[in-house]
Amino acid sequence: MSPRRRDEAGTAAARAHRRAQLLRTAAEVFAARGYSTTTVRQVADASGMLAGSLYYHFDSKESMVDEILSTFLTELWEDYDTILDQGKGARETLESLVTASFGAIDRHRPAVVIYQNESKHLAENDRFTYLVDSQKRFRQMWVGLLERGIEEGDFRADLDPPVIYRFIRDTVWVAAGWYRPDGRLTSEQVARQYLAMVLEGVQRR
Amino acid sequence: MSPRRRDEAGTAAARAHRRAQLLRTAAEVFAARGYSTTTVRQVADASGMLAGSLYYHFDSKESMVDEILSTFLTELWEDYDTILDQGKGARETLESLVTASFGAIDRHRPAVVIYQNESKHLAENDRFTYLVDSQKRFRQMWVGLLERGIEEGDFRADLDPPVIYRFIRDTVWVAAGWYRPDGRLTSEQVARQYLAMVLEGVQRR
Amino acid sequence: MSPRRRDEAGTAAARAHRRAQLLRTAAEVFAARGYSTTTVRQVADASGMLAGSLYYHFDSKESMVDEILSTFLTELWEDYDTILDQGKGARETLESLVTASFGAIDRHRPAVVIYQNESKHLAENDRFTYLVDSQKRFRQMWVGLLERGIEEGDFRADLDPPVIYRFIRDTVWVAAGWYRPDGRLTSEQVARQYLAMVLEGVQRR
Amino acid sequence: MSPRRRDEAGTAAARAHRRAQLLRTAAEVFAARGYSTTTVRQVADASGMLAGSLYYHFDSKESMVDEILSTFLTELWEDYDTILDQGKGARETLESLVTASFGAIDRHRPAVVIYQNESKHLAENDRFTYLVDSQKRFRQMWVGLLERGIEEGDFRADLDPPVIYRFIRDTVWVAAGWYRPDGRLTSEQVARQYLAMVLEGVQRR
DNA sequence: TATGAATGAGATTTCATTCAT
DNA sequence: CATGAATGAAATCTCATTCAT
Repeated sequence: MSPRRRDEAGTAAARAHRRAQLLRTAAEVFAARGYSTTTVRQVADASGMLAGSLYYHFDSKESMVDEILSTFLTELWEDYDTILDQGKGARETLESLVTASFGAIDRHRPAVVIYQNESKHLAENDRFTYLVDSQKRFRQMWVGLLERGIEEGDFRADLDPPVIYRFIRDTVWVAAGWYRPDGRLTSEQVARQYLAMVLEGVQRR
Repeated sequence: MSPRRRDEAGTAAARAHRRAQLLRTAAEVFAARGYSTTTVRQVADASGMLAGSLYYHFDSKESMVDEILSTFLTELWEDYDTILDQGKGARETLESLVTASFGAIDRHRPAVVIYQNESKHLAENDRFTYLVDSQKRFRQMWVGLLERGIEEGDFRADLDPPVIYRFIRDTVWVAAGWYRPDGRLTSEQVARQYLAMVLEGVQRR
Repeated sequence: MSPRRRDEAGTAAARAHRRAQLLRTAAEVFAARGYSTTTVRQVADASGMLAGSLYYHFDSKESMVDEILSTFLTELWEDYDTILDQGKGARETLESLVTASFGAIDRHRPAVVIYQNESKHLAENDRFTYLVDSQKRFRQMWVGLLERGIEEGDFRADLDPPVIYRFIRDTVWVAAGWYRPDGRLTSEQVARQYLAMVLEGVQRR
Repeated sequence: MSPRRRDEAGTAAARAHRRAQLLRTAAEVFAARGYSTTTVRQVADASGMLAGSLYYHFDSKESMVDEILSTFLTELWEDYDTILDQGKGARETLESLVTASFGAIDRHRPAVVIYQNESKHLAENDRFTYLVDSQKRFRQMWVGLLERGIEEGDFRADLDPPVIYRFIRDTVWVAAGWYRPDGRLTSEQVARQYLAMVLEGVQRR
């Protein structure tokens, strides 16, 4: 149960553990100062080592974001796929997806911030084609869900799914910019406020 | 009516005109590639001149963003203040503010993108304290409006104004990231979709 | 006794040693070509490294002159204070101060040249207020000494201390411009010629 | 008697007049801020015109110093040659040369300051070989004079002429750095203090 | 594993100079 | 004569990265 069990010392597992630890720090710094604005030295400072030393663990600054983002997206899609596989109705699926998203913000806030701010620029790089792929899957998932909901009578018919998809996508992720895990509201409460607004509107009936 | 009238040549007006032209270009490049990632050389290329030549017109790269953002915010608050001074009800005021915001996105898209992506970092610089001031006014305006709407019975009482304010704020501005003036929908149509969602919800009644 | 003892390797002492070495080189180049005319690249070339590498050791070109000048002035005033504390007569004190000054030229020639040529301009910078302070102390020391010597009957009464102070000050330091440690005369011999001229005059009695 | 007489307008004389006027301004700025540190724009500002406009009058920044220094040196050597041609004794010649030098400082202070600070660096440039020539003539003049004075019994025999020459040379010119035409002392008074010190020494007999 | 020192490419900025008007 | 705009070379400085120890 200790963070570093005896049998890990000097092993591949110990190494992976150290990487993960460094990546958590790096993600926080990248999120706080922006990926391209952050210097490797700043990451190293926050990790209590010198800039050059990071290169023992990582090939490059780029490989750090790469690992941060791909890890995050892998986990996220695992959550999403679990939900999608449950075959619920459109409204209920939407609720689950939104709640899962706010959960992801809760657990991977720095990664989400980086994803939100930098993925557009990174996506131009061959190494990050998976960001484009993920965007496409997002779009298919949400537009498909909205269309299904309209067909099935769950959602209003006068909505433009591509536009609404973008609003939902952005609003969810952008919350990573201000959400604080130790703040006034839990991620579930934020999700509920968000759903209240998106599903029923702010207007009193 | 020609873009450069005779009486402007060599005058302060001509100079201001050239500056504005260069700033439009700069804003587009900054918006597309990110302020800190954009090199002065890239701005110069896009302006058809050499990097050094830009310094005839501007003190620094920083003073370019400064002028872009302050011009934008000045105009935006003129619009907002006009609306706020009309003394309409909460719901109607919200509609007008949202519509004005999408209008601003329509007319100043690059500036909005820069504002959205860079203001957090720039605000740490003394030169950009007006960004912090503007944020505060935003917050007061929106939270105040939501609270008034709840009191007056326009908006639902179970909403948390500070949270909803953030959703509204972010979602509006983040639209600058995907909205295209020459796209399928006009800014008014986007505003209407947005209002439909925010006011009445996506759920069919 | 070797220039780099084993116990220094990788230590703060080793680092200070390297800095001192680089500063000696920098001082020579600054002295030879003028501070503002010298490029960082020229200093780097003379140090056998690339321009950028110097920034591992120093914050800026300015911090290099800063360290050169402040180190020199600190040492110089230690020497002066030792002499002033001995409570000798005016004439003897003058002799000691002049000899100490030529000794300083001998040991810190490049620093003296820089001090002579650049301090006027550098002093406008907040970082170099100590140059102004030092000038003031110089003036007080020399004018005070001359006045005391006149009172005590060591020096001629028809002298104008503020003017003579300037002549002495300038003549001493300006010698750094032509004095060569490996030249025909030692610094003591130069000091003696100087004192012969200043104390007794060039005229035969 | 007006600064610009009618018959000069548009003529070569008028042009020369304007050049001289601009050069006076340039010399002051160069003297105050250092030649290489001064920008052409600063000279232009002080002259009430734009940087580019100066190039109507002068080929380059370099040609400005060139004209300032060569004009000064030409005049100076005319004065010196007049004195040397009078065939006076060594002591009297020394007095006249020193007085003439302080007169030159009085009338051409900025040029002297520039000469003092920049000639070493400029002399490396082919265009300024006359600076080297002038230095040589200086040396010959002063060392010759001192040697003659020793031979003829005017000056002390224990002096080292090359060293004393340098002290005299430097001290005279360096006074340009602090002498103010409108200060407490006239240039003649300063010259007299200087001669009192150099000829008879500061020590009371 | 980590350090300290250096590399080298590239960024922002400055500035003497040119030239059409 | 002077302006306004631009050029282009070079300067200071930053920073990801490498590598011997």
